[in-house]
Amino acid sequence: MNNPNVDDHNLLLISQLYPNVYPPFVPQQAEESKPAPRRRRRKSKSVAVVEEGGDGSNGWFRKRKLSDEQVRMLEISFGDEHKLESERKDRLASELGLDSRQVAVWFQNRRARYKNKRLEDEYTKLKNVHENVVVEKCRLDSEVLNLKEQLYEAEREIQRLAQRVEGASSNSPISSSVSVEANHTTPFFGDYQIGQDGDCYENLFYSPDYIGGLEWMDHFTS
DNA sequence: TTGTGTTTTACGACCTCC
DNA sequence: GGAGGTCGTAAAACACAA
Repeated sequence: MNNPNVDDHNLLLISQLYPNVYPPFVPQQAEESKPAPRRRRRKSKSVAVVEEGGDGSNGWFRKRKLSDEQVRMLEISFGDEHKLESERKDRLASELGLDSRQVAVWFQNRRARYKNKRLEDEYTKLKNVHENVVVEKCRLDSEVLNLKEQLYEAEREIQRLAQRVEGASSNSPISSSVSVEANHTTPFFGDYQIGQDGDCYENLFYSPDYIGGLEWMDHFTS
């Protein structure tokens, strides 16, 4: 449970009363001066439990959390500067009643957390940008589809009109000139290829319907 | 209470810089 | 070569659901 650790207070007190309480653990590391396996670490405890009420002389010191106040001070210091020069490290250590090694380790871990947080934020930002791009792509895709549809309708309308013109001209004395012109002018849409979607020119000017005279013009503008 | 996931403290290996 | 950095990980401490 979240018992505002009596234990922690004891340990803090101990650590302040015995500022060099950590060095005794160093010999354990000295043991490892024998050729160590590369990149693999020991499983032994570097710190162990201190018996409550004990003087720490025969007990192991367990790993303990730093007090809120210690963490607060360290955070302030980290806020000023993420790197830790030895002078500042020693000053902080003595101010907080910690071993300078602890201060160094705390800063190492704090930098790692900071880096992770930054990466996480960056990831979130990029993810949002990506999502927006995907949405915009969908919108553009549907716009393209819509425009294609309109284009197709326009083609069909042109075809219908052309067929009517053809029908009218075949029954009129001026028909030949109109149809010849219709057959030789460039496509209405310039570069656009009429019939590219499967339509063809074969029936372009064929119309079963007949609209007499220039009535088709009214039809076109209505 | 216990199992499990997360956070915090600590360290070894390795790298870089002066 | 030593100091101090990163990286990866162990293990204690903690939070919380079942």
